[in-house]
Amino acid sequence: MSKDQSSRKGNVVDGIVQSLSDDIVSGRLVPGTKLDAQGMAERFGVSRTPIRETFGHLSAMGLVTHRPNRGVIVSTLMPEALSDLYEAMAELESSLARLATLRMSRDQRERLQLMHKESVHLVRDGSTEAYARFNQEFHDLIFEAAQSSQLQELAVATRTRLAPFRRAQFKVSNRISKSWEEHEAIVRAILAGDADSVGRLMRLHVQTVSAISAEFVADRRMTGAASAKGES
Amino acid sequence: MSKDQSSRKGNVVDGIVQSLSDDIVSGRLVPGTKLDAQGMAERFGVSRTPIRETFGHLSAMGLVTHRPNRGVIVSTLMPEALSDLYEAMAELESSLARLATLRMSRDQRERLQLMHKESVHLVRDGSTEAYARFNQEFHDLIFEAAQSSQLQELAVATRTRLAPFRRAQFKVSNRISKSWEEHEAIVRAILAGDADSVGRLMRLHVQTVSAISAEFVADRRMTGAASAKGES
DNA sequence: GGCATATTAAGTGCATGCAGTTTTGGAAGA
DNA sequence: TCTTCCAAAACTGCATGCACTTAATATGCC
Repeated sequence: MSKDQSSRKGNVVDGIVQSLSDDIVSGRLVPGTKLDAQGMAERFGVSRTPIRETFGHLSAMGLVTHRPNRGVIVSTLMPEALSDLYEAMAELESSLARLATLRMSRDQRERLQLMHKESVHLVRDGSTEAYARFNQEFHDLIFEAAQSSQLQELAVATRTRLAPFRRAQFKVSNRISKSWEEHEAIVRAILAGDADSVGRLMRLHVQTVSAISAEFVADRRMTGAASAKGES
Repeated sequence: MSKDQSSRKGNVVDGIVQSLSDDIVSGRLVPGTKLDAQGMAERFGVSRTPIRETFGHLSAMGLVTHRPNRGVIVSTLMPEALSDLYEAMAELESSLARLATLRMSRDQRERLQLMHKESVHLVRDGSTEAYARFNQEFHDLIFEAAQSSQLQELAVATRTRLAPFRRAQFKVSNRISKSWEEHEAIVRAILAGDADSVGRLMRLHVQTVSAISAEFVADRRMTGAASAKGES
C-alpha cells in the first residue's frame, strides 16, 4: 500500500496522514478495517506517538472512527448517515455553484465551457476512471470560482469523507451520459447567469449521485457492521 | 480560568478539550494568546502528551492555529477570513432553515412560535446576554427541525469558530430589536411554508450579523497580528 | 458436549526522557 | 545608545516505558 516517505524532517505526521488518507479514499483500506498503532509505527518507521497523532487527524476528518481503548477503524457509515452526508454535500455544492455563477471570471467561464465541451469524448469512450477525474475537475473549477474558501473547505472535506462510498457510481449503466446531461443544464444556467437555477440544478445533480451511491452501497453492504471482507 | 476536573478515568483529553474550548469561545482566552504545553500540563495535572492531543483537537476545530516548532496560539482571523467564515455560516444556516421549513413537526412549529413571541420581553429588557442566549436557542431549534445532522454539525462547528469574534454583536445599539424583526420575518415565512423565502431571509439575517461583527472587530482590531493585549 | 469463568496475551493511553529547534538575554562592537 | 552576534534557556516533537483495559484462549462446571 503506497510508499512510505523518509528523508523529510519537516513533517513526519502530515506525510503519514496523507499516505493513510490516500489509502482510505482510494479504497485500498476498506471501511471496517482496523488500524493498529503498533503495526503502522513499524510500517512508517516511526514510534507510536506520531501515529496516535495521525489517527487524531484522520478521526477529525471523519475517515476513521475511534473507539476508546479499542483502537480505530476505517469509518463505516449506516445508510442514513450516508444519505445525511450526501445531503450536506448537495447543499454545499448548491451554495458554491450559486456563488460561482455570480462571481465567475470571464476566463473561468470560458474554461468551464471548453472543459465541458471536450468531456463529450469521455462520454463516448466510456472510461469510468477518466470521467471520474474530469468530473472532479469540473466541480473543482466551480468551487474555485465561488471564491468562498471556507465553504470550499467544507465541501472538499465532505467529498473526502464520501469518497470511499461513491467510487463506483459511474459504473452504473448510463450514469456517465446522464451525468453529462446534468452538467449541460448547469453550464447553460451558469452562462445565462441564473444563479438560483444553478443552485437548484446542482442540488439535484448531487442528489442523483446520492441515490445511485446509496443503491450501490446497499447492494455491496459496504456500510453497516464490520463487513470488511466477504465481498461475495 | 475554569476549573480543572480530576476524578474521571474515562476521558482525560475530552475534558481538557472542553475546558479549553470553553475558555476560547467565551473569550477568557483572547485570540493571539499563546498556549504552552508545559503550563497546561501543570494546570490540568497531566503530562504533555494528552495536552498535545488536545491541541490537535482544538486545531481541527479551528480554534487554535499550530505553528511548526513554535507551539499553538488562539486563532486570529484576518478580516477576509472572518467574512469568509460568515459567508459559510450564512449558507449553512440558509440551507438548514429551508430544510427546517419543509420538515418541521407541528410541535416544533408551536415551540418556535411561542419562543419567538416571548422573546419580545427580552427585547424590552435589553439584556444582551439574555438575548444572546435566546438567539442561540432560536437557531438551535431550527437546526434540529432540519433533521440533517451533518449540516447541523458543520453549522455548529462554524458557529463555534466564530464565537470569539461575534460575542459583542448585540451591544451595537438597536441591534436587538433589528434582530427580532428579522426573526419575525423568518418565523412568518416558516409558518407560511415558503421554504425558499426562509432560506433567503436567513441568509440575509446572518449577513447582517456578519457586517456588524466585521465593523466591531475592525474597531477593536481583534483580528490581525498578535494584538492580544492593548484593548485601549 | 455446551456454557460460564479464569488466565494470558495484546493493545491502548499516559508519563517521561532526549535531541533538535526556536527564542531570549546579554555582551561586544560601532 | 543602538545594532549585531552569540550563548544559554526554553520548548517542541518524537521515542520509549509502564500501568491498565480489552480481547483471546484455555479450563472447569453443568
